[in-house]
Amino acid sequence: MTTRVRFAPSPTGYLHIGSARTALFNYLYAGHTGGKFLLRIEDTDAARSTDESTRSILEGLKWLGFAPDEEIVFQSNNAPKHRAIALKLLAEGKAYRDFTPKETRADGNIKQSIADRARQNQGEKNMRDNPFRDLPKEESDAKAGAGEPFAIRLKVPETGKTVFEDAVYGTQERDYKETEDLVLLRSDGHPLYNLAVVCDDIEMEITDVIRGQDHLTNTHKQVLIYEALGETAPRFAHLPLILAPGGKKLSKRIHGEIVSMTTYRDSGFLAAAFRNFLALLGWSAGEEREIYTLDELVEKFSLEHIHKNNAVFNFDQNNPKHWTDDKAIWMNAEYVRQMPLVELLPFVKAELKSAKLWRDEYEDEDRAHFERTIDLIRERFFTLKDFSNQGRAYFSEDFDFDPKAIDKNLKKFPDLQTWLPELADRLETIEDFTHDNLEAVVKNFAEEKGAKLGVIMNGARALLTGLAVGPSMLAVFEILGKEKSILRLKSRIAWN
RNA sequence: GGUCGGUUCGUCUAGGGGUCUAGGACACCGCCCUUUCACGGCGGCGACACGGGUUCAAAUCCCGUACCGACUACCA
Repeated sequence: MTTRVRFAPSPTGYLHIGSARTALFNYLYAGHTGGKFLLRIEDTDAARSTDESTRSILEGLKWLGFAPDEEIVFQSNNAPKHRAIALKLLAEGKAYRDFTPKETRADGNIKQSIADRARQNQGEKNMRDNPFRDLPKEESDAKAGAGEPFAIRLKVPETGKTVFEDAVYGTQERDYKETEDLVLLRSDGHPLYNLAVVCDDIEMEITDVIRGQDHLTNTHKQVLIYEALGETAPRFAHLPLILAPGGKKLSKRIHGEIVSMTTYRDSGFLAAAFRNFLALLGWSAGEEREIYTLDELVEKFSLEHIHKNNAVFNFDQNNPKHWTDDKAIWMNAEYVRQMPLVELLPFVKAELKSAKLWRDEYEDEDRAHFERTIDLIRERFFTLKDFSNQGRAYFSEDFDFDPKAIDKNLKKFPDLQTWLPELADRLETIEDFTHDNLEAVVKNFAEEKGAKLGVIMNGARALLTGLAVGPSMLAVFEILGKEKSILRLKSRIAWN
């Protein structure tokens, strides 16, 4: 039997980093087993679901490169089927109508109020004490017929336990008495999560459910539904959670954009790098290696190597240098610096275009030079954004000067104000504007002036690139070319 | 409160009774290279939550404690 897995986000926000990792693991598992990767949007909660979220999630998945193998399923479209199934369970006596009026909750902190109520139910709370659970069929029908609103609850058996084998957490058991008679259908006729998931997973013929560990207890409820339906449950694999520093929950409200996939796309991350990073959060191939291509991940992936403990996504909101996980940044830098140039080029092009720095000759008559430029400057870059920020001087005359570079490399040596334009005149004499010739001229010049070579080089760097750091200065001269080098050395703009 | 999970350097992790004076990566620090540097090279700092067992031997197995987390909705 071929495996069929699904990624099933609820569209109540953008694609969260934890969801992205869940999607990745499903994708890898499908690939590894030669199965299908499906996508289902769980939009049964009409009040919280938005099209905007759906778009954002789809965008995030697209960026990561996880295209579903079959058409996307929108769970809300299946509501009539879910309702029919709930009614069938009711008819079979496996569910019952609950006429208890719906509890109204303050929207505030729902979680808190639920926990508080649960705490109040100290000791032995009987999950089967609902007065409508054993209401005679006639009475129930009569009340319903009279138009009294009701929810449909699953009639969980009095004794026994749910058992399932989790591929990550092992055998899971739970006594029936710990599980309430869960609501299948709301009094307004809307099917609820657990029912919808089970019905859809059956219909989509899902063989393996790979999802976050926060669903571990839900799984017992779902197993109960499978049993009531007389269906075999799929295999389950629950994933450890991704937490914020300090082991707290990673949330949109508290942590903001950092949890959203689009943030990384918009910050100049390469999807390949981010995927690689995500793969190593909660899983490892059991070897001392960090960089894997997608194909390698697919080949090596296995449920057995998934961890049980939650991982912390490390970042410091108060420190721009560590705005997101250091390892993610490092991973991205590795990709920027090491991926084959041809593969990187399209991304650089897009970045330069969006910064209005792109010129068509870069992939035409100026192509070779453009590629050499990218290859040179990427050595010290971390993200795609660096090409348009720090790399700006390589593509435009309109670039900023870092005040630190000006102070440290220019203003500290007033002589440079006359020397650098003079140096420009010397460069003028070089026929073949390449490394060795440049070196000879610059060295000569420095000697003549009795200046340290470093002073000349650093001053030139500040003037030519606006920065105090960068590749070897001779390489910079060479890549910028004679004309620009001279022009910039003579420019007074940086001094003012 | 209850149920269920988890606990190896700051973070991601290797390890699954002897090869562990616990390995790698990121971060941090130092040195070298570079007459710049955020590249590179070398090195340093740094962990088995605690307490009991079991065993000739425990990071690894068992029990307890602590801490953390998830769930406990007519949310998903």
